[in-house]
Amino acid sequence: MKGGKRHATLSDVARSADVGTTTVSRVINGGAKVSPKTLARVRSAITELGFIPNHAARTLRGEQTKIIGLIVPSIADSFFSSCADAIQEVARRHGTLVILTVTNNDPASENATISTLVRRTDGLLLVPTSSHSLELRNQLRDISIPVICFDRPMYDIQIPTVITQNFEGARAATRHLLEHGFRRILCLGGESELFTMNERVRGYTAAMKEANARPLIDMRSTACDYEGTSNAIVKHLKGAKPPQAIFCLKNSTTISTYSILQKMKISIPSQVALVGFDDFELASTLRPSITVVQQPVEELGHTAARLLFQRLALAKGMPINDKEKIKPIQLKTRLILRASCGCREVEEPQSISASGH
Amino acid sequence: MKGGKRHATLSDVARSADVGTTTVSRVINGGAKVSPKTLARVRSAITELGFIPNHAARTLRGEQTKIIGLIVPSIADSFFSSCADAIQEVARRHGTLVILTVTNNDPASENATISTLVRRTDGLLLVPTSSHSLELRNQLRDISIPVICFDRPMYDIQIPTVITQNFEGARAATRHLLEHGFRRILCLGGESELFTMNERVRGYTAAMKEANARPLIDMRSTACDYEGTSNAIVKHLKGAKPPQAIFCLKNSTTISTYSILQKMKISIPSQVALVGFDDFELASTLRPSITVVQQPVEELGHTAARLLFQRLALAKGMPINDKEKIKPIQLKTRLILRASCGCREVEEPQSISASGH
DNA sequence: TTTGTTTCTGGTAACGATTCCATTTTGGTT
DNA sequence: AACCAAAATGGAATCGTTACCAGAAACAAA
Repeated sequence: MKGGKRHATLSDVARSADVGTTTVSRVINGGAKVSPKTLARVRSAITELGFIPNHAARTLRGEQTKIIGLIVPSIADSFFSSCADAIQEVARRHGTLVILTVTNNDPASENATISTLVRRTDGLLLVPTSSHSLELRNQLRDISIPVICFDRPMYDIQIPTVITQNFEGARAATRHLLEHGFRRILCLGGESELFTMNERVRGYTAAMKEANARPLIDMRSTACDYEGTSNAIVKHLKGAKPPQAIFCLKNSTTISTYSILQKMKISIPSQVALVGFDDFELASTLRPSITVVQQPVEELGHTAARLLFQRLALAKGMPINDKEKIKPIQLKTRLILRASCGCREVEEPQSISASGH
Repeated sequence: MKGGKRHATLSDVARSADVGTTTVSRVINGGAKVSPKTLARVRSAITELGFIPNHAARTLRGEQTKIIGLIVPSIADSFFSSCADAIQEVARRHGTLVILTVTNNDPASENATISTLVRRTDGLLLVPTSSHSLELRNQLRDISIPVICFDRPMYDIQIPTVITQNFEGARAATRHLLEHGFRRILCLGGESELFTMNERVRGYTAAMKEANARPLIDMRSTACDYEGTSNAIVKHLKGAKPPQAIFCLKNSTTISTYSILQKMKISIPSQVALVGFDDFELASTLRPSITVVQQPVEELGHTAARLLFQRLALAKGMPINDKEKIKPIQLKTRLILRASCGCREVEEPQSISASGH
């Protein structure tokens, strides 16, 4: 009998328990006083009829939707899917659902998504496609629900934001390579229009300048795929003064670079050392293992979500005080030392007989 | 002026255009006849007031919510996040939003999630935690909205389902190893309570029996993590007749196994060959590259979503005819031959000078 | 002009929960 | 028994939309 009987309504319960709808509402939402006798009667009527409040009706009355919107560039990307996981968990603890949308870094799609979501959610968690976009800024300014930005900030607008220390992470990674004695370090990959990439480049450059080494940056926003990376590497390695180390600005570049160097039979780290930004599952499994800057992905998601729910709780009472300067929360990154930077010996695998116990 | 002015309502528009609410509604939803004159007047009033229909009110009136629910075991898992990506894309094309929920393979969480979602979405895309659960089956039977299962089916209940050819894929992989001359093939990893894993074991076993080889299966549902896998491999390799090849039932087992064999300095494939179920980004990058059974992930998501929207379109008109036997759609898997099975020479990387052009 | 069709249009009752406000009940005090 | 404050309860309006149904307007034919 699929889709047959309609759900019980609040007035069904009221009739069944012989009370007014007001009383039932009070029982459901707690708070107001209800005599123990009626309470019990209503409770049993509710369970008997299997009553579940209709959310649309509640929302219509001006209540919260108990839904938040999550807007990310991509969900297939493990960075964002891990964030989504953390966010979803926090939301569930708050009895709230998460609508997932992806923009593919397309501003038009982002704009449309935000418009749709504003009317249908209590708040938004957003990874902005562009930190500068005037259009996006205006859209966010006029928005009637709380918005939190994460991973990338928005300029010239006061929005609570959580990001990671891209600058510091990249600087630490570069410093580390410099400490190994490398002077010619190539900074490779990454879309030049993205905030995170620029911050990492800034960190790289800062470290190089500190050491009086000449920065060598090759960002190719159009072709930072495998092919583009391959061409870039070949070009640089064929030069008169080939790089002794490569600092990859993003995950996929790290993977491509690794794969390309292996194919070219260039030994890592003895011929070319390698450090990547952003950790990934196999970075420790590959031989040589890859040194990376690790971002606190779960914490990023948790913090952003917590911030949103904090605002949501506040919003119930008074309007938010937006006058106070909002400083982005910056989460610490961590340099994970493995073999590709030259820190560890290339791992000597243990033999089979030695491994038993 | 955050959250200041309230949104314009349909009756605001009606007043402004000096028509009845019914007419405005007709303009918005199209269909019925409206004279060109009034049409223009209403249209301009709509744009002028920036009117956007209130979704809660529509839903309350019994319209669709334009939201579907997606229930997966985990979103950090690249398999499911790729599915989610595909689903989200189809949904967007249908002007529908996707609520993402994760169960962590926990039946209680699944149960609660479904209950919540039923009242708030038009339909559900579900990866069931258990194919057998009587409780889940009953819950699904009483549900008032269309449900599609994917990746794992439900037994003894007619629900449209999309799965991949786990059996055939595993059999093909095993046959391939047998063709290489390996007789002692270990089938490793995977949770024994999951449908997909059992199907793969069935495929493996079928191939082994065909070839009169003795199946050797080691599923350890409690400990199929790195540690458990490591212990298992050591145990098997120390035996009198160590396996010549390993068929890994799932992604994470493949990765662990690969890493462990490398650590043990056991050469792949010359000492132990390796084939995994489910492809992953780095499988082709690792040296040796890993032969895997590839599942059509995007197609799985697309197909499931399309099936749901098909039902949704149908549901508008007549009740669904559930009498017809519903056969699960099975999507083809593909065996990707790489080096770890012994097919290719271990790749001779090209030298740097040879690579330019 | 009258009549009979179409074609448009608007009033109003739902949908299901919340909440103000008024009313009833309770219980404690003189 | 009489009174009053406090506690408990219910009626009915409200949120914004859709759809039934009836009524008005337009137009054609007689």
